[in-house]
This record gives sequence, C-alpha cells and structure tokens, in this order.
Amino acid sequence: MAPRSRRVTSADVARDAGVSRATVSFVLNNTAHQKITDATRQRVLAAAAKLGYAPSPAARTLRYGRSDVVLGLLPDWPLGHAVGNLIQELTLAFAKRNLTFVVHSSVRGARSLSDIWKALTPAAVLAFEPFTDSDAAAMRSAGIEVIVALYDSSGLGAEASITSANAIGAAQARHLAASHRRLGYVYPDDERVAVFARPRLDGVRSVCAELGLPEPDVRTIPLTPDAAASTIRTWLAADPPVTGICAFNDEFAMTVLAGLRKLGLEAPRDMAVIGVDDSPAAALACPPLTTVVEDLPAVAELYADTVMRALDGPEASASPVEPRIRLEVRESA
Amino acid sequence: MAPRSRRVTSADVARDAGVSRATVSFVLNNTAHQKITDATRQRVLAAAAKLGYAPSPAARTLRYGRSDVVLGLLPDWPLGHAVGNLIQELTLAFAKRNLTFVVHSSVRGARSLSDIWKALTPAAVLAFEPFTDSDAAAMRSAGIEVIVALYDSSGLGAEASITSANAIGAAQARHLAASHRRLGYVYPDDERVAVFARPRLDGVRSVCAELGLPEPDVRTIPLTPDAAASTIRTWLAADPPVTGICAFNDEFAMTVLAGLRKLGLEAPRDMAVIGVDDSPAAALACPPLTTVVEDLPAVAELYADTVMRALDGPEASASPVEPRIRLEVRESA
DNA sequence: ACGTGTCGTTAACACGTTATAGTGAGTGCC
DNA sequence: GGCACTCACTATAACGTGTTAACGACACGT
Repeated sequence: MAPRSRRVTSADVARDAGVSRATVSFVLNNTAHQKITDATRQRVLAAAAKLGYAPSPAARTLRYGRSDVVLGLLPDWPLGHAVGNLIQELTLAFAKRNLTFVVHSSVRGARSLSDIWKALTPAAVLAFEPFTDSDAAAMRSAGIEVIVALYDSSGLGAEASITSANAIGAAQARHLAASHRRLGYVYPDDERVAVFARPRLDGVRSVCAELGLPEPDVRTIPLTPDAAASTIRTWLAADPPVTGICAFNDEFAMTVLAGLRKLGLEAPRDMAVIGVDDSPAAALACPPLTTVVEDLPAVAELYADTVMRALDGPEASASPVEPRIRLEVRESA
Repeated sequence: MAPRSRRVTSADVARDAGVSRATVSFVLNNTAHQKITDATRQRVLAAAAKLGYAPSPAARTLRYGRSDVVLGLLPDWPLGHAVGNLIQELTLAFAKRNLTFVVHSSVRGARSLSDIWKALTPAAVLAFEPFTDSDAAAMRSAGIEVIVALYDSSGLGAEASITSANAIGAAQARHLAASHRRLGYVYPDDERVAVFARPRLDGVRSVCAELGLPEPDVRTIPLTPDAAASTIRTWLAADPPVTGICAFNDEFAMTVLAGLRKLGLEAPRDMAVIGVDDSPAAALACPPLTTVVEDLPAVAELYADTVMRALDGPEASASPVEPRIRLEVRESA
C-alpha cells in the first residue's frame, strides 16, 4: 500500500532523461515539425516507460479546451438488455474514432444535470431525451461543442429518430397484417419511455392506413398477466376481433403471452403477438416470441458519425442512413 | 448557432463585477475564513448568473489533483437487467456522497484500459473483474487513489465479495433442500462471468455439505432449450434423481423451464428450478420463476462507503455489512 | 571573417482554477 | 502620531500540459 503516491509528471521524465520538459512532450506526441535525435528520443521513451508516465488528462483538457470524452446521458427508466447492447456498440463505435464513450445514469434524485457535465468537460453530450433550452444554453456557454438529442423531434438527432423508431412499428405491423385483419397495440404504462413508444406506434398506424386496415386498438397495460388477460378478453370480444398484437417491447409481449396462458388460450392460434428487442428471454418464452430487432452496430455507427461531423465542424450536414431492421420470426406470430 | 462560443471564465465574471478573480472564487466556493461584503457578494453572484458562468472541471481537477468522478468499469459480457439496476443504484449512492459515477463499457476491441482512465482522471475506479498487476500499478502512479475490484478474491473488495455472492447460492440451495434430496447446478457457458458464477456455486456446495446432501451435480449448458432438455433427461435418470435445480441466473433458469416444456414435463412437479436476479421476464415465465434477488440499494451503499473510506484515508478499515438477500417465491420451486 | 541557414533543444507562456501571502484602508488604544 | 490589529480584498504561485519563440552550436557559401 503506497502511502500517497505522488503523480509522475513529464518533469520527472525530463529529469530522468536529462532533457527539458518540452523535449519530452515533443517525443511523446510525435510533433511533426520538430526534429529530435534518435538517441534522445530513445532516452526519453525509456525514461517514460521506466517511470510509468501517463499524461494528466485534466491538464491536457485544460490546454486543449476540449477532452476526448463523449458523455452518454441515460434516462431514469429501467435499463434493459437493449440499452446495454446499445451502450456496448456505442463504446465500440466511438473508440474507433478515438473518443472515449462514458455513460451516466441520470436517475431521479441524483445530481442535477449541470453538476454532471460540469464534472466532466465532455466534448459532446449524447442523450435519449431532449434537453431543456436553459440546459442546452448552459452547455454551449460551458464550451461543450455538440449537443445531440437522440430521438428528438428537432435538431441534429431528428433524422436518426424518424428512420429507426418508426420502422420498428412498421415491421411489426407488416408481419401481422399478412394473416390478421385487426391489430392491437400494447402501449407501456410508463410515460417516461414515450420517446420510444410514440414513434413505434406511429409506425404501426401508418402501415395500417397504408394497407387499408382499421386503426390499431391501443391499450395501456401494466406488466401483470391479470391486466393482460382482461385486455385480451376485450380484444377478442370486439367486432371484428383484434387478433394481431404489437407490443412495445418483449416484456410487454411476454405479459400478453402470460395473459393468454391464464385464459387457457394459445399463441398464435387464438392471438398472435410480436415484440421488440430480441431480449434473451424472448427465445425462451412459451411459445418462443417473434420479435423485431434493430441492427445496433449500424445505429451506433450512425450516432458516432453524427457526433464526429458536429465536432469537426458544423458546416457538414448529415447523411441519413436507414438503420436496418430485422424480423426474428419464432412461434408467437 | 453560436459559431464557436468562447468559454466563460471566472476572469469574465470578475471583470463584470469589478473585482479580482480571487474574490470570485471566494464567493462562489463560500470560503470559510474569508469575509466578503454582502454588497460585493451579490454583485459577483449576479454577474456569474448573468454570464452563465460554470467553472471548468478540468482546471479544478488539475488544481485539486483529484476529480470527483468515480469510474465504473463494466465487463464485456452482455449487460442485463441486474447490471442496469446496479448502475442506477450506484449512481444514486455516489451522488449522495457528492461523487459523479460514470460507467465505461470495456468491450473487447475497444480502447485499452489505460486509454480509458487516462482520459478521465477519476478519483477511484470500480471494476467487476480484478486488474492485472501492471494496470493497478499504472493507475497508482497516475495518481488514482483507490482501486476497488468488486468480487475480487483479494484486496479491498474481498469482504464484499464473500458476503453477497456466496449468500445467493446458499439461499437457492436452502430453499430447494426443504423438499429435494439431490440438487443440480446450471453453470453458465460463458467463462467471462465466472467471477459471479464460482462464488454462487460455492454457496450451493457449502449448504449441501452443511445439510448432509450429496454434492450438487454441476452442468454447463448453453442458452438453448434443446441442450437443457438433454441435461434434464440425464438428471432425472440419475440415482437418486436430481430434482432441484439452482441456475446461475434467470435466463439459465428459463432455459431449463423451456427444456422441461419440450419434454412434456412440468415445474415444480417433475423438477424445481430457481433463478437469480428477478428480471422482469421471471414473473412472466411459465410457470412464474422463483428467484433470488439482492438488495441492490444496500449493495450500492456498501460499495460507495468502501470507496469513500479509501478516498478519505487508507487507515480506516472496512466494516463489512452483510447485504440482504431476498427470496421471491413464485411457482417454479 | 561574416552573414545565413538548419538542427536540436529549451525557456517561457497560456489554459482556468484554488489557496496563501500580502496590501492598503480604516479603527481603537496609548 | 505611532502601533497593533481587523477588514475586505488583491496579487501571485502553483497544478501539468502543449506550443511558440528564441537560442546556442554548427555547417556552408562568399
């Protein structure tokens, strides 16, 4: 246990190598227009390695006025499998671009938003929900270059939003419409996920209109089999009966499956159900759940590119790439 | 769109308020032993608010030599519901202590470990897996004060490890032992989660020994119903048959349930299954899954306290608090 | 010998903050 | 008036980095 190990600075390396701090900096950063003798270069490199020198990111950030950190702001709703995967893909995508992606969960009751980015000096902030105007203004005046709100209806994230979220609902509806004349939608009972839920529902709606089907029957239910059962009864009693169900995600889809079992019914014979996310549990449900899954690596690349463009300069405009949607067809629909 | 908005510094505030930079600092930090006239204090506050001043965290960190950021290093295995919750609880726990908890997913192929903490100057690093000696040494020489490896078998995290992880397996075994004479264990097929799996299995083993039951029958299976089915056949054919199954987590437990369905068998009549995590899908499985769930807020508090103690000074020793384990009894066992 | 370059290196500054030492004005005391 | 002392504030030194301008040494051409 080192008592309170002092930091190794570039001055230490310089002293050890018998050169000045500037020379150390030139060597370690490979400054282009600076000639350094091979002998001293090796001496500096050896000293740095010996002492285990690592430049202070704080000093570096202070000097450059910008760090290479991209801060991802997670909303406070429960983080499932999908978000976990997206985080990993984003980390990978930003790493490819020499940026460090870091995530903060903005759970309610924790530090205020300003405290968070005040503690980090990120180069960019990436969020799932739109910022308030004052927050956005504050960030800009704090020198944070980019503010991208995913799934926001305005600003940089807009094009990304429309493509992916609507397409998910659309894919659900198209698959069900092949064999069902009336569709239902399970809307989440947590208003906080509306940023995702609304566009997905819109996708279902527009496909119904396009194919000449009646409006989808939208119900908001909690994650309990009993609630699902009573909703299912209503659906089947309608005229014409609602037999194809698009769920907001796999959890709500599995709730419908549980409701069906409770009523002694069976999917897809009595009612077809389709989810979103392809969570690990989806393949293990009974019956195995048909689900829609986004190409997360592609989505991550899209966001990373958007951030890079904004960092390099505001003049380059976005080139919206349609993220690919895949249908994992199992037995429930 | 501001072209490239310059940062607002304390010098700007000072100029606007007609005082020196030092005075601004005194006012904004409420320096105790410094008397400031109420008039000037208000003037400074007003100027800061007007200009939207936010101190530069980089400069602050450089000055203090330590930031208020705690970096959580996530392993590269798939992040499920449990990890998501733990992150939220940790964020909350650290926020209570005026620390900013931030997470980086160390996905394979991304930046190397050194690049990550080099980019952040965290006050402490919290990881699920033990560090290599060279990494640990490098961090210390970079001035990072605390390095806590959760679930590590040595060092600061040790006491936390034993308590929680072993207790989970023990709780599973105790519940099953009430009505089953021979237990089986579903070990994950992903070696990366061994840090969790091993202690849990140890908990099951020690309870079996304590109660005079034979050694648990450990099997490693992938997350496919077919694999589970063939393992189930072997278990039931054994003499005496293995009828109580502890699974590494809910997903593996649900795989066993799926295997049972495939064989036309039923839980808990033919075989009892118990999982870990109480993921949302557990309550929706058929039959609803009995599962062990940790008191995540308590665990988060424990870790936060450990970090705080290490930050305040290395002399204070740990006071291990046994995190509470709860059994969510449903129908599968 | 003397300007003219090039080469390798270094002194010095700036980034924005906090803390320590100090400064000038005012006040009380003898 | 001189001294001590508080008061409200300011000048300045770090923290560790990257970079610009300068500088000595040396070679070269005339």
